[in-house]
Amino acid sequence: MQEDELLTIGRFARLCRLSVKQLRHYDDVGLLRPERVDRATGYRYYATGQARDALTVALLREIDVPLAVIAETLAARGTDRALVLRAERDRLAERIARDRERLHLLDRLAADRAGDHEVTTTHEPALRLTAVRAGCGPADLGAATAACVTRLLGALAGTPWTPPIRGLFPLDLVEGMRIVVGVPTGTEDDPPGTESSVLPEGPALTTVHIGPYAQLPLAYHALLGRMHAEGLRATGPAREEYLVTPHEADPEDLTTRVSIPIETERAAA
Amino acid sequence: MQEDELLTIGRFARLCRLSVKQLRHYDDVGLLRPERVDRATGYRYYATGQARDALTVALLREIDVPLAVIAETLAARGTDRALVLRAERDRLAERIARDRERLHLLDRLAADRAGDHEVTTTHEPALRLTAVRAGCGPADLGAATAACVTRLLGALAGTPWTPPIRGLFPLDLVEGMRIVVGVPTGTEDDPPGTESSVLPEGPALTTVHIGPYAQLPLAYHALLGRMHAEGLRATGPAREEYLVTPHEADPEDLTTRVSIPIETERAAA
DNA sequence: GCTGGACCCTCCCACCGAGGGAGGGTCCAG
DNA sequence: CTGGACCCTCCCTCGGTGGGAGGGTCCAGC
Repeated sequence: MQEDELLTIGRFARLCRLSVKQLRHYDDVGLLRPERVDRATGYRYYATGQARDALTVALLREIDVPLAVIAETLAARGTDRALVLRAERDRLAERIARDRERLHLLDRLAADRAGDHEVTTTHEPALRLTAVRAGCGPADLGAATAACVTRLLGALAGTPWTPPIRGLFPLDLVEGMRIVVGVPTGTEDDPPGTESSVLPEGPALTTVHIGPYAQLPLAYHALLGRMHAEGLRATGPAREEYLVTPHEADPEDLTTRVSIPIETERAAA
Repeated sequence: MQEDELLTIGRFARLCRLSVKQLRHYDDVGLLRPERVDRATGYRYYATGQARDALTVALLREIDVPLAVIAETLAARGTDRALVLRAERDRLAERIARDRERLHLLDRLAADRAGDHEVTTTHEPALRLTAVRAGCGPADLGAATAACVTRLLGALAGTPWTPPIRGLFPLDLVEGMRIVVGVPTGTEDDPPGTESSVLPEGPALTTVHIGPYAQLPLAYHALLGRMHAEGLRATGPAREEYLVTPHEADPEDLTTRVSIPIETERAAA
């Protein structure tokens, strides 16, 4: 850089497609410090050579890359830079995937299909499951369930079992909750890696959900809404029965029976 | 609701899959007020009948619907509710579309294609355009440009003109900036609805961008980076020439020549 | 040299939705 | 009557930006 003229913040901002406010903020957080700051007046002066970095910041901000990641990007020259950007790319891809699920769910809500999720009162039989357990949070519920299913089927290799696969889920979705996935087997001897789980018989509120697992909250919404409307209380974790599974059908046609065991039937006259 | 038991905030939170903090917040903002608040102690008590709304809030928050929209949803019973949700759906769809463009751009950045956007110094000839103008902000630049093109082609019906279509864009992207879209025509008589725009001849920094228009910022990044690195100054708005347009090719193959007129060539030895 | 206006400074507040924590009061079963 | 679970309010934090108040600085034109 031969001369490297010094520019005031306003001029520099216009050059780099950033606002004065932004530049001051980036100075504060150490992302892009002015070449020189006048001690007496506090005026910031930027070198024209800083425009390259500033333009990069502007470009990345335009696509909503967080400042922390931009800082990494500026710090990492060469191949590392591509790595940082690739990581950010992956985060964005993941967000898009989540958003598409949300969109799908919203579609279904907006479609005004009030007839969806008809809730009925049923009597669930007692059941002894050969099962695996896992802990998870509300966010990784789907992943944890899928992992359980894989683990269960692996442990059951060779042992006969009766479809459908069933899952038990606490009604309180909190960090560190415990889920159970199991199937009825004829035997009392649980294969290594599994344990038994006994479901008591009793009345339950039940509905059938057709669609992707990401839309299961709709079924719970219907069940819990009904439960509270009738002043009923749950007596245990919710049960899901995977009647049509991803191995057999498209996400749109997955069929899941969901029931919540309740205290007792009251005449709802 | 016959009895409608009153629940403390903690119990109600567990029933509805919301946190106590959230419920207090929703009370503060008026989204979901407790049935009764004890004057002496400030304790909030919720009726079981409120669980329906609370569950709806929880469901919508899970898919990131803003509280304001949730409030509308709760207020709008019946068909209106579907309308509100549909509007939210559309917003989300739009966001996904934007994110996909971002992802695309990030892909290109992460692909480490440093050879992209080779910048050369050229000498641009003087040009007289028959043009239309518009004002816009940084966000609606693309839409405004497309609208200008449509308007221009409509006004030019019957008048012969020379491809490519050209656009003029201020380097300072601010709210209320003015853009120009035009083409060279043989005549001095501008058709109704158009005006003339004269481009002076002179040196310029030029690059060719191949890809969607949403990725044009990459070209500007290269051009402006080079401009500042060499201590050059722009003397006017940037010019874009749409060599391969959306009518002719896929987004990936769109070809645009971008140049920024500069003050004078300096020996960069 | 003086003046006006464009420019710059710092500091505080707002947005959005939630979480964390301090410091203190309340409820109820043992 | 005591302990522990529960509840309260108030304030701070996150990210990134914008707005505005209140005040200093720079420079061109006279």
